[in-house]
Amino acid sequence: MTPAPSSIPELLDRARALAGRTIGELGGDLGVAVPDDQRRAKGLVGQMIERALGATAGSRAEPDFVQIGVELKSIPVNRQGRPQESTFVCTIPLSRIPEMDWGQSSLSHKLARVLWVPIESERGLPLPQRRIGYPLFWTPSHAETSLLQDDWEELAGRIGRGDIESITGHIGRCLQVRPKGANSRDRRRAPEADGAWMMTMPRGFYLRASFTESILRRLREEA
DNA sequence: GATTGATCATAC
DNA sequence: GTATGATCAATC
Repeated sequence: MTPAPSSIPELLDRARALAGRTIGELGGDLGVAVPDDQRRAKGLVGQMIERALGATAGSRAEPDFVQIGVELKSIPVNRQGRPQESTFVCTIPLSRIPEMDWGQSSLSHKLARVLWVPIESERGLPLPQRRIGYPLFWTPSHAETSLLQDDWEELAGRIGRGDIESITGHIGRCLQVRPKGANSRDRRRAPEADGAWMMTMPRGFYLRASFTESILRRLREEA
């Protein structure tokens, strides 16, 4: 068991030490069997990186590194370092959205400090052979924050007004609201326009790949 | 080829 | 059952 890092520099040192290693090698260190593909192991890499860096295991509504307030995100990138997928941030508390504002949102809290760990993830490259990339520590710039806040207010506003069924993945410049459940039959309670409640699919906030690409580009340019 | 909606595994 | 960790795969 790796102990929790006590400072951000310590976390960065650990993450840098992983850069260049393969998922197969990391699996060997952790005693984890790594399958060739991720169809039945979608969160495996993220959970392995968590363990290797000393994140608090398990599911809680807390940052991965509680003491230092840092969220860990592994992110699949192609050979050029470009993100290949959107990034899940958090589930949306549909029933509590009406009384929330941006400053209270779990989205703004989670994204205040993020450690991005790129994973080389070309389609077809077997999981054990994929390499861990150089980590990037992010705090949103003013421009990035206002982009996020604008999208959040638009999307949370619709949910709060009972307009959730008007939301598709097309809405939002940097954010998206998309289904986040076990399957399409999954249901949660959400506000309805007239003050009543409806049952609908659970949803989550995701960062668009184009947005995370701009974040990673900025961080690499500044490095 | 990029994007959206659907889905998979595990912890508690 | 709901949270965490995400990627898959049908569609645009």
